[in-house]
Amino acid sequence: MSTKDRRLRERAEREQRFLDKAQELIQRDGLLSLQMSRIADECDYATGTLYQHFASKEDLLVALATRNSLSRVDLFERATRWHGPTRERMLAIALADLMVIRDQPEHFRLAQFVWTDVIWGAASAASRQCSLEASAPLGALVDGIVLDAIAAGDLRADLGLPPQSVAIGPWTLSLGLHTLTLAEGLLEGRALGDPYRLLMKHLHYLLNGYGWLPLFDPSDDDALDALTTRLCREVFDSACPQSSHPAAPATLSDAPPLPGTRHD
Amino acid sequence: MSTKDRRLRERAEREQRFLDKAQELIQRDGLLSLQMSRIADECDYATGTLYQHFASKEDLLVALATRNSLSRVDLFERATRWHGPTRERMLAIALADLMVIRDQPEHFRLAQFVWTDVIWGAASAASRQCSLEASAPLGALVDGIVLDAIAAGDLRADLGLPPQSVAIGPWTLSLGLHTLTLAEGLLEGRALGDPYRLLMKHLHYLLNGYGWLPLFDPSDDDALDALTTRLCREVFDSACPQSSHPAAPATLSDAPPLPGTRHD
DNA sequence: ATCAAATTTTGAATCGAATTCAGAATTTGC
DNA sequence: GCAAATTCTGAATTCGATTCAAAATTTGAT
Repeated sequence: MSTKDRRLRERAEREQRFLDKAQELIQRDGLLSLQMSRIADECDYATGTLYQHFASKEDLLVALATRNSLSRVDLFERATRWHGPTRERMLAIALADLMVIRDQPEHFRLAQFVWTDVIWGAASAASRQCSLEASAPLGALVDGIVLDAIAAGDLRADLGLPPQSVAIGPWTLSLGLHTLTLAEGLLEGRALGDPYRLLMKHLHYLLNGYGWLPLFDPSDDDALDALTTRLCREVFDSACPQSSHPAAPATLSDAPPLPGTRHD
Repeated sequence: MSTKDRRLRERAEREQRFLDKAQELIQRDGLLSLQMSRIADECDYATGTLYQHFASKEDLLVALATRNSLSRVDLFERATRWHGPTRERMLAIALADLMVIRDQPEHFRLAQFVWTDVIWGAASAASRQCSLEASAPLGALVDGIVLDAIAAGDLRADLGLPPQSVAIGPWTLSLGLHTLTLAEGLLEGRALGDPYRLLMKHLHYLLNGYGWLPLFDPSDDDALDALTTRLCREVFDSACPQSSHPAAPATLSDAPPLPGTRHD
């Protein structure tokens, strides 16, 4: 039955086009003003057709967030496969996250919105299930790093936490800080580099707390930045998410990296 | 002008009644189905009157979230004033947070929703400003603990972080874990006590990472639970947010506190 | 190729809910 | 006691998600 296959494939392709368009519209006009009918219109389909793919707007948003998180898998895999100390691999995961936020802040905003009880609870059980399953491999990669660390003797085996739960620490730290950074006006206006360095610092302190070897003292900003920059380069061939103003006005970009900026 | 004062007071009282009713409706029917007209109706006012207080639904939600966070001030103050080691005071802050989530999960859900770019961005600048100002004293309390810790020699002064930024670490850890716990189905179904213990564990590791004295090894579940329980009792005269099944079926409540429950 | 049944698409109509605004009611200042 | 100013009212407006009956297309058999 190649006909059936073709139909299925075309249907899947159309679904992707819908999601592409949704992404584009969010990028252009913001999540707030996303309209189901506009997505369909701009894809030259009727509104009803869109509803054959997604039972509700919430379901579409969940699906989009799921796809976004899948698009990160390759970054995470690079971090996992990187041949460096396990501790640096874990840091690289956090850096991957930071890079995504730098390049696609909309992705984070969407994820944040989708995880909200209001959206998550309004989405169909099927969507939720699908989203959870899709993110499982991603979690497995991170868990793998923890297991490697224990195997290599970089990390105590008796932290009192199963490996999955260790990984949750850095994850929640990132999630929480991104939430505060993007959603509140607290850190707003200041250079983006600053909350990012803040995150790396706290991450190092947390990893130190686990006793994850080799310990690192993040109180030295220069050393911290050097490590972060090196990891970005060696793991991702990418510019560091910090110091994101290469072409900013000289008065700012030449200034030292604001050591004691207040955060309300 | 006592007339003017009275009017102002009455207006403020009405605003509180609106917020009370909103809270009640959210509790009853969920955030998703909150209707502006119903809030007004049930307070025996016209819809338009409600809009004289809150320019939009988003503004009302922000105002409600702000009020909720203010209601936590006394808990935070208890933690701050408590005469114990600085490290335990910081833990008590996190416990206060946990107690609120245990008793009013809706408060957290609302805050989570409000901090979303979609809501926060749609609220008026005035509301946002007001919300930020209202939460400042709360932040100051926490910062005070950090300063005390440094003054007492419990915490290095040269962490490379201003005091406000130290406090952000535990905050983001809590925020992130609560988000995952409530919003995702990840940890769902399991006893509530478990993610809470997970949070306390990671918090201890983070504080250990800062070198916040006296260090504590959270790998021993019994010791951890004992400390947590003691703090709840001594600081808040309250039952610990963990082991939240005092009247659960004997088979469960008598069992030891699930040491290695999986999360995923 | 042709037809009827089955499936898919369509987009105008429905419905729900936030927001507005032209009067009605009340308060103020004199 | 009265006119201006203020506040309240709730029906009307508006926006946008969702539905669904009719139109179009595809399928499968002859």
